Amino acid sequence: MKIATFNINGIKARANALPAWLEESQPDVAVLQEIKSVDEGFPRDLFEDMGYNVETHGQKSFNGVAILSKLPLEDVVRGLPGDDGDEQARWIEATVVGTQAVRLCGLYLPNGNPAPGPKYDYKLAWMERLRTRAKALLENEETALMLGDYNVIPLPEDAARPGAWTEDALFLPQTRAAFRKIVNLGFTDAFRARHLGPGHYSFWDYQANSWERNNGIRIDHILMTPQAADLMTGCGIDREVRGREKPSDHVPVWVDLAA
DNA sequence: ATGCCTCCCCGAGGGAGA
Repeated sequence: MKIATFNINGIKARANALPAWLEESQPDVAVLQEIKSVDEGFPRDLFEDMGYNVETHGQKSFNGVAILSKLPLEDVVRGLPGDDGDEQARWIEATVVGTQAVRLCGLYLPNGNPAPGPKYDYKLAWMERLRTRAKALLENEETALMLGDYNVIPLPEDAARPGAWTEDALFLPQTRAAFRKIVNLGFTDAFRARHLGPGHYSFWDYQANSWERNNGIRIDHILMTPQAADLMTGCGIDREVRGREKPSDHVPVWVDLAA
């Protein structure tokens, strides 16, 4: 089962690029972030015609997440628990059943800039809620993935120019510590289990010719519970997508599971 | 780089992103 995460930066703006990538990459599941659309505005027919089931958790103008799946999506939950007053659409989870059940948690973690400030406080609080959900997945021994745009650069090697990010909410020590605190509960970073060393990125800014200069960062991650990690047969980043017509600023990251 | 593009809102130009 091939499962991908892709921050598409607006479903309307990606009406060509997203179907083209799905057609060639053929993921069984694609978890999307920043659909920037309400549920009613999401072009679900486009993906249903390609054989995908569609579940969205949208919001006007900002944020918004979705899951496309060739297998039925069961037990869909929208919103990350822990703050009933949180109006931002950043979390959706569902179960897909192949040869076995896999719980998929699609997430769009807050950016947090500028830091310090209320946006950074929200990011850290959101990460603490994520840690609570992550603990439950481990305690239940679920075959589960938490995947999406984490807005976290885990290590200096995950940025082409780490020195440019030292004051940024994506790379502050407190951000990286909060991310480690989740990973160290017992998750495996799928990409790092397969590929070591610098030079692997999932985001290149639209500005200052970042793509042409390969000035990227790796902020889109797939975290696996031990039961999911046992099933991994491959993981990759579709970096060439960034060089195409009207691209998102992120590219897809995917994992293959024997499930 | 207190922001070089691009997205969204709409029907101008500002907020947000990372």
